[in-house]
Amino acid sequence: MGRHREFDVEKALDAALCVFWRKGYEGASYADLTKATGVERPALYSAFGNKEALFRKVLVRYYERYVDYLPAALQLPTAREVAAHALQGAIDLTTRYPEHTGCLAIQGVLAGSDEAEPVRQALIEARAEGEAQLRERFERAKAEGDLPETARPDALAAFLLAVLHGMAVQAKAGFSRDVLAAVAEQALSTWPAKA
Amino acid sequence: MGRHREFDVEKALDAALCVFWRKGYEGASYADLTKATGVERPALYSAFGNKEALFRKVLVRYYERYVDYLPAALQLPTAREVAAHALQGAIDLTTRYPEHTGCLAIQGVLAGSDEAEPVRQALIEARAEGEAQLRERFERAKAEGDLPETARPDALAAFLLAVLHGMAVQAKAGFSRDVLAAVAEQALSTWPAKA
DNA sequence: GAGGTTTAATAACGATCATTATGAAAAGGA
DNA sequence: TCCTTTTCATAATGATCGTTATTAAACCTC
Repeated sequence: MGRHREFDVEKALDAALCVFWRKGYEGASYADLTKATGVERPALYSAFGNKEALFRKVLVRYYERYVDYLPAALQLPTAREVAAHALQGAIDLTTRYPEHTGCLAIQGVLAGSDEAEPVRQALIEARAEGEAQLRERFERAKAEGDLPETARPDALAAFLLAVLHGMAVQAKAGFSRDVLAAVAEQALSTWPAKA
Repeated sequence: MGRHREFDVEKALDAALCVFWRKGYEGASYADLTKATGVERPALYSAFGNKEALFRKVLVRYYERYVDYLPAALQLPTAREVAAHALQGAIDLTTRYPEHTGCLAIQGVLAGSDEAEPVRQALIEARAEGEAQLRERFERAKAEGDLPETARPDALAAFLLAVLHGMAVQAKAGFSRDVLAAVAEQALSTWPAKA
């Protein structure tokens, strides 16, 4: 019983995701959010909770729908292909939409006042999880003989993530897809070869 | 004639630099700035102009006093040494001060509301200038036979900058100096060798 | 159709934002 | 000592921030 919700929750989340992607967690105001979603403030609160809760919902959605290239990459047969696919996926993601370049998850790690601290921690944890998955995948590759005995899975994971993050920063700074592709190619050229 | 200024302009700039480094451009409020500098708001305005002008002064100071490893790196004899010194300098800079990790210049490139746009543009330009210097240095290295004919100076500069930016993000996320050193080592591992 | 329940929209809340008007205090030149 | 000039501190500006009362409208069940 009761009145039906008049707006589409999924579409509102999509619109909020775009706002956060473009302006970051703190840079996005409720004025922006209501304008983008077409939903008044109290409705957003009753549907999603406060700003932090809304951002966390958006973040889950972001990983599910936009960073899906990472779990896909992890299932490729060789470590090199994993890295190559992750790099290509990051290039596509960070340059596909001209109105919100870069990576939503990274815009919030940096900067921010004190009240953004819990959000920053959440982003750091999400990032750490991705790094752990890469490290485990590279350890498996080493065990399978796909990487040489001298390879350091932890260093490779950290390095790959550093390049991914760096490309996200560069995409936000307006770098073209071609330049990012050259960066990815250079990063892969350092990849340890099979024994 | 007239009353003398009671606070030290240089020390106030140093304190403001720390605040911006820790919180970013938008995350830093005048409450933070007056607390850190010990200078009341109107004195900050009369001495430095508004927030944007203050940040620009701080940014110049940052490059002069903290990113001095980059011009130093450019004068080393080989391209590989340039890259190695830049990477090591970035590691030191982004992890030296526990209270403000990462890179001041990068905290502001990402995220931010509309009114931070001019500051973001200034940071992007500063970053582009650093990239141009690296590219020219690598072109020289190629001409001097220090880099092979197949090397692409623009790609190398973009790649090096991507790693530097990625490490800055990781430092802000709490990465240790050791992990960053492993990232730098991996980045250098197959630097194009002299023909 | 009436009662109870959920959502919608308007408008306000206190807090904080960057910025500045105001007037007192301090200094040098006459 | 008076006058001019510059800096100082207090406090207020209008705007915007995230968050809610409050009231009106829409719906299901009985």
